[in-house]
Amino acid sequence: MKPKISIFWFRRDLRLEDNVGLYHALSSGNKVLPLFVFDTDILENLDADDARVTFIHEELTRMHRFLSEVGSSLFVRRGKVTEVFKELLDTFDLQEVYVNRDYEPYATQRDAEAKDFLSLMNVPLLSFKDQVIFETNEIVKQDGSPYKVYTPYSKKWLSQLSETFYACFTTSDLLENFYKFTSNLISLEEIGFRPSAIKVLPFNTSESMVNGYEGTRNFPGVQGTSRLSPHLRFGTVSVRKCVQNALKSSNTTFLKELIWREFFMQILWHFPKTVLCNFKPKYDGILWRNNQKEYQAWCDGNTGYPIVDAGMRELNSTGFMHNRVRMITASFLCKHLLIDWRWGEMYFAKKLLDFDLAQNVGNWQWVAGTGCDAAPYFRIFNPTEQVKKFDKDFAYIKKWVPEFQELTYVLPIVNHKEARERCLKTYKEGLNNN
DNA sequence: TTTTGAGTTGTTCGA
DNA sequence: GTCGAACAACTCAAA
Repeated sequence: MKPKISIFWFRRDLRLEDNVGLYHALSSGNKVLPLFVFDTDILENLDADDARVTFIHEELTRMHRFLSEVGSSLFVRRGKVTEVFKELLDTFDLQEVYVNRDYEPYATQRDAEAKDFLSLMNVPLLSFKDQVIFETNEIVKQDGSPYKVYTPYSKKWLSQLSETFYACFTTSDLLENFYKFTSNLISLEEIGFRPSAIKVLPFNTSESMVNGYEGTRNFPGVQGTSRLSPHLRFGTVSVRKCVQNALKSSNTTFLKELIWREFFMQILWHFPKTVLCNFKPKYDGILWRNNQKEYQAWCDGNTGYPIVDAGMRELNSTGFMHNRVRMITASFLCKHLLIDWRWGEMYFAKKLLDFDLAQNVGNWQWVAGTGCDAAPYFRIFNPTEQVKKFDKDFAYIKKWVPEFQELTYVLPIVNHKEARERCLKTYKEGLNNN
């Protein structure tokens, strides 16, 4: 007789507390097997020491230890999703599979295939909203179509927000409902990876952070931001708790950043083509220079502009970059070097611990001027002026570019004034080509 | 349907 | 040093 169970399938929601799908699984009446799949379709594109895989493995280890205290375990496999479900169907009398919805194009397709496969076996795949406060079609214009401009979107989002949308789903009194079994957690080596030295830092959503956020968030040399992004990416924090913390302050600047996250998520969901295409096709005519050597200098943090170099070096050595500096480095790549935003998007995707397709594509297109509600193309960040405004005492620059000396730093690979004029000319010509 | 107002994060120039 | 305008017109959202 096969054991009768349901499954909760973890993906980007690596926590046991305030997890909507898990809450419903544990409340369903069946014993719940917690599952994680190292999806080989995703792994095959990553380096063997990818820091995000290390982080996922560490978080799984943490959950596994916690579950063993209640007599359960995490069931972890490496492979293709349908193959793993085949194994599970052979072993168990599967009742239901619970997941939290994932909105990226790859995930949507993967889940549709899993749902089809499971339904052939008469096993329903039940999905829940967990990753966001409002998803896909919950914040739309009066005619039902999606917003393409942030401000009206954020107003609607705020007007619809009420406690029911950020109430927590407590699982602490349901832990007895995990299926009891013991297993050893698969090691990082067994999935073909090795540990990275790069670590995700803890987040800070304290009241003082939220209150001070507006005043300090733009200074990369100051610890003025929450460092939430990788945790929101992998679900090691719940967005409902983040919103609760944000609402402790009367200042909504921090909350608005959480709304930006959902804005770009719904943009990607409605316009998945924008992963590869300009959101505004009138920019398709831009003749990017795409100089390989300059691209490499940008990647390595050797552009001769200290704030750009500091940012890229922070990214390369920590998997993180301060948001102000993300704008400066991205603007420099697209506008000073005239390198296609997709090249930069790809590089950030490889390096960022908090890489999220919707955010990365949305923000790169914003900087490049090709996106919805984007910065106007003639807005070209001046890397020297930005230092004067946001890193006046060179605290950030000196941290990441220790050899920096104000008067003797290596020569810039492009002259700002010339690059600026070249950019305006190229964009104008590109617009006329369309 | 037409009209109106507004639009994340900036820089430069010239008065 | 400070301030407002120009950058370039355009698209979006809502009345």
